[in-house]
Amino acid sequence: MVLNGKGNDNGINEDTQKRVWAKAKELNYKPNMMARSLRMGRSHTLGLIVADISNAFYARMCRSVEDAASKRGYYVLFGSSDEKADKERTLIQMLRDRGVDGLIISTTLANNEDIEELKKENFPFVLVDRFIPGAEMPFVTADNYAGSVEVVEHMIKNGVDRIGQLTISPSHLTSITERTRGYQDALKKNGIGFDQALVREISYDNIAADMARVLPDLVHPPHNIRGLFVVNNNLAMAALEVLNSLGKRIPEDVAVVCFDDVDLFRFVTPPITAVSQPVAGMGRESVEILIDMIEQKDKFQLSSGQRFLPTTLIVRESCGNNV
Amino acid sequence: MVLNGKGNDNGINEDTQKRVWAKAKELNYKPNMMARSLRMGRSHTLGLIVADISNAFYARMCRSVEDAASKRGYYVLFGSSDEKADKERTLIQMLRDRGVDGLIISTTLANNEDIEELKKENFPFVLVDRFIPGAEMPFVTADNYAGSVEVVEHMIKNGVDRIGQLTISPSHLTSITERTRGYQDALKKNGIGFDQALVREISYDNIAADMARVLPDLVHPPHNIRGLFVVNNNLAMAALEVLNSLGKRIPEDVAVVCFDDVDLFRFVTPPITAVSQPVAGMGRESVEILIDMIEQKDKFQLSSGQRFLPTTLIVRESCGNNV
DNA sequence: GTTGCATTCTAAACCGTTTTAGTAAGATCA
DNA sequence: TGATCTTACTAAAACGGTTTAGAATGCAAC
Repeated sequence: MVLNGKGNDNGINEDTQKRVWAKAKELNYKPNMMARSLRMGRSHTLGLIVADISNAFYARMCRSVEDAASKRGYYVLFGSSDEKADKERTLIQMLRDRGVDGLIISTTLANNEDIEELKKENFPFVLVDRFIPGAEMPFVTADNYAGSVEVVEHMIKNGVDRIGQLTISPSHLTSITERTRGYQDALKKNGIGFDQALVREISYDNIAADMARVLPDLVHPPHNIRGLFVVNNNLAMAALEVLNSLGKRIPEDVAVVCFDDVDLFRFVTPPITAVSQPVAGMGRESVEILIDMIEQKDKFQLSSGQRFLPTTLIVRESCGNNV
Repeated sequence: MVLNGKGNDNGINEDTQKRVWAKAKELNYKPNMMARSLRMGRSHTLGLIVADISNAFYARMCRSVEDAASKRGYYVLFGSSDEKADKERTLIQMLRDRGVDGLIISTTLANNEDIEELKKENFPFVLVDRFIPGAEMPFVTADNYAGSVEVVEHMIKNGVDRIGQLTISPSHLTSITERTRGYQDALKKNGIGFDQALVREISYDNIAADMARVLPDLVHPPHNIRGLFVVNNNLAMAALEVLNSLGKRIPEDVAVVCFDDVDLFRFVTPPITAVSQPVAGMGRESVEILIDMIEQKDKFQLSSGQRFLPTTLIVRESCGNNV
């Protein structure tokens, strides 16, 4: 009681408390966390599941999750799902068995039953980057829709008309569908017809090869795109390589923008205009929400646990003159 | 006993074993890992301490550590030290208190007492990327010396003579000292005098500003370097930006090579020649060594736990004609 | 008929905490 | 003076596993 600061609450004499502290120091006493966890049913550990921790986006998120968690006395166990539903299921299972107090999940959205199950069992969790549309559960995501509208309109304002889209499969992720919706709405809003023929979907597991197969078709007749909206950083890197090998100049032949900003874009010639995501904020807020859920399960208001964080458009030179 | 596969060893009747399994399945029994950990004194959890998990190098290493650990049934708790000795100390402390079975540490090498203490207490750990020279403890690192010799000689073979070095502080890290040693030896070996005036040290906490201050001096008279050996990816990015703003052309005005390869280098113009580190191997091997130590403490041979992994030179266009 | 020995199962101890229940001593009160 | 209440501490139960010691049974040997 004394060592946990509950001495006064439990009516332990001041003198005794001092003696306890002294003896603890003398013996270099370190509480055994496993025993504590066993007894309390709480491990002060969070589980973090992302697609791939070696991807710059998730790596940065991990970092901010770590910082935020450690600030509140929590540790982080992590795992990569590789965008595979069964890996995700296994990870959820294992991390729960392992006794984490809550989960932060960038779900593949391919086995929502597992997530729904968590909710039904009232197990604390927060979705990050992606959410289940219409489902009543906490999530933190960038405002993918608004960010996409903004960047596509930026292209249009710079006189780019035939704007193609490079998207990724699995394409049902809300992070992706929202970007697609933004792209389409931006076109419509500006009187440009949406043309499905200018859209290509590339498989997460086979990016380089798919890109080499698909992109030439888009930039050559009859499609002749003049602009390219790429939905994430993985894809953008592959696209730049192919564009390069095709001898296409940016932005003269084809303008390029990307959703999600990485270091790389500052350095290539020309620098790539991109939508920067509030990665640190996403990590931090999901931790805050999760720990609040864990520590005050009843009082928690779901409504305060659904967040769309604003993105920022980083204008560089890949769209021309930047009016 | 049955559920842990020790039924036969303990003479449990086959029939009984089957009944146990059936009942376990029926009740959907899931062992409580905390109880198990408490009793066994083993948590099947490893701690991973790196400078910054959001850095591409460490992010990739984390990924391979995760994969290797999970393959052997272990989980990974991680923390970033930000190259700060006190943060590292706290992390070691916390992760040990937390009951990890072993640690993988990319140490700051600033408080070796903590590491020596681990050794003295016979607590399983492996150093990764950096090691304590002369100390008898397991580590896994890239062959920083050989890789540096190779890349600097590559520069020399391409006719670059006045080769400067951009290094980082803290500069006592073996990953850095070995690269420096490689740089100097390569010069000597090729009859080029080593000139301390062509070396600049940049602070980890202030890379951009330091670089802007330091690099111009190096490329202008009287130093007039014709080549630049940059010791890591952080520094290289900053250097490229400054070189760019100075209007220096690569490799015509100054050739550039970097130790540690990142995606970026493939994409900039011209692509940067770099030494690629065996990141995946480093992660994997450190896990293997660590778990071997944990699971068979006595049989473990230290000699088999010190590894220098070969690097590969990725020749691109930042040194000219690449003879 | 007792002893010795497998074979197989049961009971209890243990890991190190937190929490609950119990107790001893002194103070309060009728 | 005995009942009741505080105050401050002590003892024991609980968490859920693993491991050790103990016990019941059947069979062979002397």
